[in-house]
Amino acid sequence: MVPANLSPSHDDGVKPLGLAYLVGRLDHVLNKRLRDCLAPFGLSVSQYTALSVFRAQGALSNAQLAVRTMISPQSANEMVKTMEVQGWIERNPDPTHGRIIQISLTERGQAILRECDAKVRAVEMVMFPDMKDDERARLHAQLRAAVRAMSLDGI
Amino acid sequence: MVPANLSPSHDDGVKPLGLAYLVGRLDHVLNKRLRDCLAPFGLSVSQYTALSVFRAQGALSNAQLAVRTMISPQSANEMVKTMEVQGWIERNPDPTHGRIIQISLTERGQAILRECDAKVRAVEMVMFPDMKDDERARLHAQLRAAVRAMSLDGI
DNA sequence: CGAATATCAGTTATACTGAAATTA
DNA sequence: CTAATTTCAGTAGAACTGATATTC
Repeated sequence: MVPANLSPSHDDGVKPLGLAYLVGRLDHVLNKRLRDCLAPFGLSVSQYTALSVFRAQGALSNAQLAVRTMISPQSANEMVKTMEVQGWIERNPDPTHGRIIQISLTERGQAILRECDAKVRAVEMVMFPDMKDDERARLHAQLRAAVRAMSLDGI
Repeated sequence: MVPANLSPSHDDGVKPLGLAYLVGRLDHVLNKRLRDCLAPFGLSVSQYTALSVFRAQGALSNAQLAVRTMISPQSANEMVKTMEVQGWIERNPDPTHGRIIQISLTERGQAILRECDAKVRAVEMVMFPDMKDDERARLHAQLRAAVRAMSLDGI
């Protein structure tokens, strides 16, 4: 699988188009696919990301959500407002702090997230077809390491 | 290298957070980095992408650019207008067709692209540190295949 | 007072769709 | 006439910064 281009013997006319370029292009087309497959459920890619973060991290404040998703607290807040209207999340005052509001998935949020997972997994199958489990695991680890490296270093 | 999480023996509390999710997160933080490192040159990530496409493909019409970058012709046109003002590209009427305008990199466009390449390569080093050449080649091939699969299938 | 949080408000970036003119 | 290309125009979503009130 994935036979050629592993060791190009002649680069004439072939532009490497670095990894950063490829990641950007992949995300661009991936986003299109995800938009299309999430639209029937009424949620955007950013909202799917936020819901996934809540599932992975549990209850978070808006400020914590902003850090995790790497957007401004104001942007996070606006997304939270719409998701609360949709009934996907609920906001409860922190018992130990009068200002902080804890945000968490509702049952309905978990349910719609599960539905979307199936669709997203289908997109993944298109993105990386015929990929062995060990290959998938390695790629997963590489991407996780890359996200971590980019999030930590240089800030 | 990359020791853990290759074969999680117990998934309790550990959320896999699929490949699509990881690609999206990686692009998000990568975009931030690229914005910062391209800003001093006055170009956006989209513009850097477009210039890279012109270098890889040679002269293109606006319609062709739109297809290659997977955006609407109108959006491409607006980007082209601003890049022409900057002097990075030039537009010449197609000699064989009165309506089509061929767009290509100027000397200045090539020069600024080379400068940006160095910065982008530095970001790549942060993103994938300590990666062997063969690992990099495999990842490159996987991402290229993924972009291709997503671009072709299902449309 | 100072720091963190939530949130109202305005702004900006960048894409989009619609519509029209031109040309093969 | 039809289709492709360019381009003017308006729109929309999602991010941003600034400013303010509240709480510890």
